[in-house]
Amino acid sequence: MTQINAVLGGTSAAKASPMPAFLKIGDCLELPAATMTFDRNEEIYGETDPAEFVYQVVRGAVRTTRYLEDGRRQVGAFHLPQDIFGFEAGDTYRFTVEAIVDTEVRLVKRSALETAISKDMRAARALWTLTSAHLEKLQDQVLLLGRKSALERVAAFLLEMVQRKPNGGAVDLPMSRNDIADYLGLTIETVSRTLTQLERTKAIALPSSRHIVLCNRSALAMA
Amino acid sequence: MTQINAVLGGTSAAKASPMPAFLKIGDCLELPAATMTFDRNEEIYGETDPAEFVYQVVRGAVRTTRYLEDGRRQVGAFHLPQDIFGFEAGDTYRFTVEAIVDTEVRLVKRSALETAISKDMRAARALWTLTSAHLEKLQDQVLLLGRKSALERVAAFLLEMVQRKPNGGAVDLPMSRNDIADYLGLTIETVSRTLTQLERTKAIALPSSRHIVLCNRSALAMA
DNA sequence: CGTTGCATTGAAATCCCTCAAGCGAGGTGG
DNA sequence: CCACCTCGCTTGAGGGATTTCAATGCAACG
Repeated sequence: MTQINAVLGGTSAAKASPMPAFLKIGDCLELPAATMTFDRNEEIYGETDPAEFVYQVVRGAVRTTRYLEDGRRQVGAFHLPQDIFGFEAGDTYRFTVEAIVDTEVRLVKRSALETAISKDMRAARALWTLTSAHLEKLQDQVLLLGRKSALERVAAFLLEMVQRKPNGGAVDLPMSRNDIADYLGLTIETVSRTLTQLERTKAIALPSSRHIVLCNRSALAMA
Repeated sequence: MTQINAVLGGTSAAKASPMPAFLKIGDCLELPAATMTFDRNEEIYGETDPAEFVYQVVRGAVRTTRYLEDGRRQVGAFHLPQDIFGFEAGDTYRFTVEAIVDTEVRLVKRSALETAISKDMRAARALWTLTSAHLEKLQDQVLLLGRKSALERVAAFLLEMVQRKPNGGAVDLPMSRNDIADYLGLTIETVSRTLTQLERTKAIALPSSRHIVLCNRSALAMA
């Protein structure tokens, strides 16, 4: 199941990668990090766990989610390789984070990060920039959820994905329709219908459900 | 119209308040600040203006908004006395900010803030905490916009307002139904109808449209 | 080759929006 | 001081986008 690869202690890794791992933020903060792997749908941490570690995706993808008492779910973000998550102001996490596919992450103790930023102004700056970037993304998400139609939401999602993982005009989605729906504030059926609609209008092609080719990107941008 | 009260230069103020103003963040960052006043609905800065100043509300209230090309509007936040706004990671603002009522703000040059945080670790920390607080609020807003019903949104809004400006179980709203609607991702009519519905169920009382008494707060909390 | 999980499609229902009218408080001018 | 206007808010009727419920399709897997 979960596999720990403790690089911090210097003990030899179980896996073939002998090089010690580092978690890098910006270009001025680099900390020795442990490595862990998670299976598809495995929880990395829970919504109210003590916020003890800060993570970076190495391989795979994760979703951050919040639940309402009745089970309604909102996906706050998807994190892809290089992305940092789990850096909190308070003492506990505010999201549940799960692996979308088999995922490898690096993690450092939050206290190590705190120490680093208290010593290095530039590191502190880098972390603030990181938080601001998250903030700006959420601001976009608020506009999307508050005022955009299903069609606009799905189109924006596809454009976001292709921008984050450029793949020659195509997207390989790691996440399910359910994840997309809960990210966009829609239902799985609406996401599916909207995608077929975009296919009918030749804005995209759907060779398979998780592989999407963006044929007409300006049509998507116009919503 | 707009009245500037430049305290920075030491010139005597036009208004009756002779004391120099300071912009305070947390309890370790305090900068000499200029004072400005804005009329109701007057713009404080625009969405793409260079982000030259950081503001703090002294009196009144402001809204931060973003517009879609076709005029759809999303209110990102309401800022009340003490709140800081306009602190950006990039070079330009990302929101239009307008006074909701006649409003007094203090402002400091962004560069002054940058200097302060580069000298004082604790100030840098305070600013990161501030950004994180904004982030957490937006995360709540994303859940609200993505997954909550109109009734839940309006109830959450009322609870947020009473929590931010405790007034013995009552709220005096500075903003219009339009502002509320654009904050909650609804229409003005839905906000109005939802409020009357809450009034019918005795959760609130509406002595006047801007003055709301919260009669049954647990009913609101349950949505 | 059946099972299982995810995705698509259809039909009906619902919640919220749109359009339109009415209401009430506040301000202005006669 | 009252008529009138304006602006914001409320209310109603109808419509539409999205959800809900239900069935089918499809690919992976044992």
